[in-house]
Amino acid sequence: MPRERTARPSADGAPTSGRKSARTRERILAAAAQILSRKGWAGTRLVDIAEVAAVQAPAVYYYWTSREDLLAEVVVTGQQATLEHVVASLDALPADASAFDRIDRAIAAHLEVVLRRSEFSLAAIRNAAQLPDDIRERQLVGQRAYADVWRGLVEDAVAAGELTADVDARAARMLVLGALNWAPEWWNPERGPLEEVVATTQHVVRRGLARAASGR
Amino acid sequence: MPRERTARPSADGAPTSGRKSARTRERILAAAAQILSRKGWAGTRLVDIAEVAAVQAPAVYYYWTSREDLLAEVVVTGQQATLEHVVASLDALPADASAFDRIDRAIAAHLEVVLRRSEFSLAAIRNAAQLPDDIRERQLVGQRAYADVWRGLVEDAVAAGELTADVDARAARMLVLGALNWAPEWWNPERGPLEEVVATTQHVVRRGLARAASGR
DNA sequence: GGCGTGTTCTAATCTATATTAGAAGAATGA
DNA sequence: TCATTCTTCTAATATAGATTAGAACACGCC
Repeated sequence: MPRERTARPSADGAPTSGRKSARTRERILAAAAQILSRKGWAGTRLVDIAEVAAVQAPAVYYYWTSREDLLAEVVVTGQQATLEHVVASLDALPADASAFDRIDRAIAAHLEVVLRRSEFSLAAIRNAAQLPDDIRERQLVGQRAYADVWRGLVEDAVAAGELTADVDARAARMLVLGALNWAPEWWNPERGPLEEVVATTQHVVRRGLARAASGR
Repeated sequence: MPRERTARPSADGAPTSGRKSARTRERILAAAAQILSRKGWAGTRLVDIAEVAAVQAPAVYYYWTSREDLLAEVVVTGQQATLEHVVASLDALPADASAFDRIDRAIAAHLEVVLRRSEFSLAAIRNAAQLPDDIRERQLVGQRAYADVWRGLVEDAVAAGELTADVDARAARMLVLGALNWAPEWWNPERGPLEEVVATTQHVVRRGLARAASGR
């Protein structure tokens, strides 16, 4: 059995050796994300993951206790990556940033994760509705935490009087998140730089939600 | 084997008998849509479909030649339903409707299908990325046809000078479609009437895309 | 009130895939 | 260079689930 607990690829140095091992683990995890995002929860076969990761299927069991465990980790990772990146981006903003500047930042951060590290977040997004009940449960917790961040953003905008008063805040928030989450279905780096989509999205959202004259 | 070809539940009367049979077929198809939308392509088991449809699994083979055939029909049906409903809605509009009125209408129609007949369209939307290659192929054709409708709507708006000039038309279109397709993930009839979401969405999209002052 | 056709069922079959067992291969420290 | 521990493999095993075969049931028609 591997010694690391929920070991991330991060700096956190485990006491003993195990470098190559850690890399294999990451390789398998990434492969799982890739397959999961394309084939769905039930369609993700260990053999396919193994092939991409260049190992044999049973190698998986050295790192995870079951296929379900592995896939669950992919989903959780994808979810956390989004939350963490968005929160970090917001924290990096000057304290006096306007509510809409914060929303712009969140849009950019969300798109960055979802379109760049797309394998993990795609896996999380596309499979959210198909998770087995117990995993879905855990997933919902993370989802709620993330929803709270956005709820906060929108509430602040309302409080600051920057958001148009005549739309339901929840609906507005979900429409925006929908547009963001859908981006991986059509965006493709070859079509143009990420910055362009980000700018367009910010632009459209800002005009869509902002109180009257607030163009750019 | 059943006598009807691609028989729809519509008025079209098949020559001979077969009423009860047709109803069973519909029941199975609907059950398949329900399961498919929740469990994903690979996770959709014949036994589950059968249970919902109150038949035994092998009954499916009386109407379809394989599980894949059945599921493919669900996806195609879901897709067509959307296209047809939207096109019909647009056609019902007076010829002198403004480009944005047409977009409003399309938004409403899309949401109506996706949120009311949600089982089929959900199945189509959620599984689009997970279809086996051959089916995916067929799916893409339908998807392109639908994309064309929206492309037309947006182009008209641009031509009419109603749409803001400073955003990429494709991106704008896809952001809107994303917001629409995501609606089933959060909307729920108990939270409020469909008309409300429709109105909110129209409002936000209109402001998001319309050239400067075009509120309502 | 029995015959043929249409519909559904029960009881196999057959295959794909997760999982386990246990051997073989590296890496590491003495 | 050997012994130990970590990592991965090959070869079973076990099961779930699609599909097929063929029997039963229902129904309309004579």
